[in-house]
Amino acid sequence: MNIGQAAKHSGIAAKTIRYYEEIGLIPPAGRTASGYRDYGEAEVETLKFIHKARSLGFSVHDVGDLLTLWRDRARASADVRRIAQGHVAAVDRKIAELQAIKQTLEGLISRCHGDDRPDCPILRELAPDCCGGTGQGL
Amino acid sequence: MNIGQAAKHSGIAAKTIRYYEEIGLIPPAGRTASGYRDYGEAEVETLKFIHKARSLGFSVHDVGDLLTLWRDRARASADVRRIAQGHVAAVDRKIAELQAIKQTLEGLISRCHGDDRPDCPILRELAPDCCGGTGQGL
DNA sequence: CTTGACCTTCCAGTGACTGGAGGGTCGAAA
DNA sequence: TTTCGACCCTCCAGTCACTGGAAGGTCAAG
Repeated sequence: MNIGQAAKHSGIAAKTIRYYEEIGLIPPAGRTASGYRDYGEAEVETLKFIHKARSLGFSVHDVGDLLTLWRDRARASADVRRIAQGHVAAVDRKIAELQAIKQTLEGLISRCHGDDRPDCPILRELAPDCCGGTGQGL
Repeated sequence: MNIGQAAKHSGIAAKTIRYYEEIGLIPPAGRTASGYRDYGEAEVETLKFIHKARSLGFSVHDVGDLLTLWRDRARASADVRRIAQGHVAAVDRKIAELQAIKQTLEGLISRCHGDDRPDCPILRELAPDCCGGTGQGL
């Protein structure tokens, strides 16, 4: 099967598959006589694995580690768990950061009348001499 | 004041200030006889504004728009509000996405014993032939 | 034989910086 | 006066994970 078919079956764009090969996430694909990349079922399974892991937000680096573990019949589930936990911790930090931003902004927006007058609490909050000036609003 | 001082007062790294000048977010700084960038109070105020806006997660592009509005005494607060609301909407989408990821992963992690045995629900979820194989777990 | 959809490689750009090399400038101490 | 360290300058490359596009080769149908 050529790269377009592999892309369709795996959910990863052909361009991205080439990129994954280039960075070594997947081994170089076999080639047909005319130089086209050629994929079998096993390669597509790997690609699907990668697609699912990426959709859960794992970095490409982590996906590489996960793939190694997946292929290793003698793996320790503790290693997989550790990677997943590290990722959840990062996701948690990001969520907290975004929620703080959201709260601040929603407070500001609710106090902005949003008409054609120039006065605006959002701009006042951003302005250096508005709110104590320490810049530690977050 | 030179770029190091401006960096200290504004909270933006000297390297980043040069970058902002390069991309046109701020106008080119004045120079001393020896070619050093020279900043006054007004420039540092602008830098502080940028720092606060960036810490609220606004893109550099949005910060440019916000800066224009800030400097425009005839602005309409509706324009500022629109930018902030667009940003909150994006933040909301991101939070929802991260929370879905977090939930999925926490469920998987709680079912992974995390010892030296190879069996692992996390890997089973990622594996193509595990859970219906549609890849629509998210 | 032509057409159009595919494939190939290589280069450049995204966003928002960050690191580093190689070299010039400044102020103070010896 | 020289020297030293801390600053400043520019330019280039790298980060992360792709994505777009140009220039050209291949394939199958009509």
